[in-house]
Amino acid sequence: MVNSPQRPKAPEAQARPSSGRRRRATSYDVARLAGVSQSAVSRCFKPGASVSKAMRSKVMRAAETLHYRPNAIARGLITQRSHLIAVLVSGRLNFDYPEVLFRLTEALSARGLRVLLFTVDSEADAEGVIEQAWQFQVDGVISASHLSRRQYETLTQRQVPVVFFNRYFTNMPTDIVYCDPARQVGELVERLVGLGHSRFALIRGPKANMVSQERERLVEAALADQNVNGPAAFFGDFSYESGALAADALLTGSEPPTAIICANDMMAMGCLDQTRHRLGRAVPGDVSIASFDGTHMSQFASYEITTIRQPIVRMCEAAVELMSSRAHDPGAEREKRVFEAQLLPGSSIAEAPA
Amino acid sequence: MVNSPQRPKAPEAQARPSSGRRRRATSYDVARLAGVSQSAVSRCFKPGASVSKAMRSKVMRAAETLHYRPNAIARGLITQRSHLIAVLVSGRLNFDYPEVLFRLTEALSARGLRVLLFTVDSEADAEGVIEQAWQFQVDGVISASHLSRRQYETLTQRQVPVVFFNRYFTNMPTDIVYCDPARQVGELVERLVGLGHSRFALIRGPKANMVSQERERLVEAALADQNVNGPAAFFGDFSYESGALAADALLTGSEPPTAIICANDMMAMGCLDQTRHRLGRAVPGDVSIASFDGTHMSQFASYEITTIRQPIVRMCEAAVELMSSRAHDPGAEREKRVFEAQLLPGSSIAEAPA
DNA sequence: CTGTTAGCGCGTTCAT
DNA sequence: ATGAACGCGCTAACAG
Repeated sequence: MVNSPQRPKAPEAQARPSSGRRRRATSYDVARLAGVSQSAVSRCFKPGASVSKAMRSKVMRAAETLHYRPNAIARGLITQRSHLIAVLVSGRLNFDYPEVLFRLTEALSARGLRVLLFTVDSEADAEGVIEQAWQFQVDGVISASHLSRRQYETLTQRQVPVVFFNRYFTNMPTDIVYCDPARQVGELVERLVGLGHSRFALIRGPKANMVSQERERLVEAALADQNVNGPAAFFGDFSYESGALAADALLTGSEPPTAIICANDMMAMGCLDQTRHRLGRAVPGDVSIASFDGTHMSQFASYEITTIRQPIVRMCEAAVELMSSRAHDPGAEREKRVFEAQLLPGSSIAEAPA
Repeated sequence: MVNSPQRPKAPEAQARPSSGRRRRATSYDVARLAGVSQSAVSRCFKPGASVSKAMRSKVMRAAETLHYRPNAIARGLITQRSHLIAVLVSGRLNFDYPEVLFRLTEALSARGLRVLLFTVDSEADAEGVIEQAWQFQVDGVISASHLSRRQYETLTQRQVPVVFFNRYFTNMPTDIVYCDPARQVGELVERLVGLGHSRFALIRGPKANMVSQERERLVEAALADQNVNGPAAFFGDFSYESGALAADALLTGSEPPTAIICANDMMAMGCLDQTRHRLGRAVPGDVSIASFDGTHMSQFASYEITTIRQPIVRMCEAAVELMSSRAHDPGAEREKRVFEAQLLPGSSIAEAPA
């Protein structure tokens, strides 16, 4: 009598079968209608199962009429695989660089994985987010936002694979997809020095941001290579507005820089606009501006910024691929997938003014 | 003997308890460690339950040492509420207007709901997406992308609440959050006519896009009100590039328009850049440009576009609020929350040239 | 190839 | 206030 237990909670469910309030069909309902066992139904919805043609068509017909779909939640409960991937992005990243989230979502979808989206803008946010992700049994975490070392360790201890996107910890092996712009920074600086620039400035991102730190380091090293003085520096927060503020601060002093390198495109756009439209100096005539990312907007005709592009599409695919392999083999060695950047020449740099 | 069934599948789970491969703690594990029943543990994690202080502290201590968190998947299975909301956005929307997704996510988070993100760029995409959402037992769908009437009906028949964001069907009541720019379009057109413009053009969005259709209709009506000839029209796809193409097409003919209204900011930016930098005409001196949305970028100093802003933050909060109330009262009357737009004056319009 | 059986981890009666 | 028992919808052994 397994199939007919009393239903004390929702007696109306059977009392008015054609009412609007009917519950969704389960595999039992399909089995009953098709006159087969419940497990037969289950098998029909499992890709590689062995089912006779007759059985399959009977079941599928019944499923069709009942609008039945397997319950992914229940399936996840028993298979221990939710097919949910937590994707962590900062508000800023998504704002300035929406392509990242978009491509990640596409790549995950293509592999049958669903995106549980979280925005994290502080370490405290991250704390709550990883608890949430854990409660929802995510199969993995892709983090393009801040995550503390302790938070990372919490996840790995709980056997949750984590793939970092353009973030990493020093002295701690992690699965990571990463764009290394070292060579292109060299090229860029060399080109600028070749154009006669000798007074450089750097508009940085947030102090604690790894991407920014790395980019600073590379720019400084490249300048040293060329025997040029280190750059004047300004700390921004990756926003357009902070780029504009930086332009004010850098260009109104004595001996202003003739070349400004920004840690991302958005600040470069702010810097360029402020320089050109508020301070009334020519870009690139008076000041050359370059940056990192290679976003769509940075190439608009009003900007045409010389920038160092990351191969975002391939990076996102790599992140998802890495995630998939970790899901199948959690014990494997940590892997680092490094991509080469590309120097995208624009019209925002030119010869240094006399 | 409920607590000690044989475990044929994972004998190593108990064989080496301190191995790296331990499974996550369940409420049973916590109960055993605390010396109480499983249901007691369950109650301790339910907000309004009646538990003694002693019990609560015992359980919490045990939960702490085992790093126990309730399994949201299992909970969802039994409570029939997943706390998952499917959010549907088009690639374009997220690209041009990332704030929408960001604010929706924030608002949902604040109410304890999680975002299951889907990108849908065609009706075929939507088909798969609603199946996926349904399989994952989402508590509701917020759609800022295309959804056919049939697809909407599929969802409502399945008792899944749907809230539309700036989309609607004619002659079909739906829950919807919507920005009505009618008054501001009137203002804008009046202002342009007052500045002497008489030859208007309209850069539309995709033919099937409702937002675009509505905006076209309003612009045409407002022009008729002012006894001005209907606009020359060009179909774009909301992208920067299509705005640039439209500028080429519209401005190189005889009797070119002196005022161009674009169905969104991104096309206006493309149109403005093309006009100014490729066609060599002054904006706003030769051509005035205005648009819809009020995105962050449209206000950058290179653009400063006169645009009709939507109150996105409040709209997103309203969408989530609507979603919540539908989740509690699925049978309620459909509700339409209409928000007033705001005309944001920029420097992209001026007197018509003589 | 098919049906039977036993849980996945939890919330929720119903007794006590 | 607490515990025993049940079942949410499904997959996976196992037996036939």
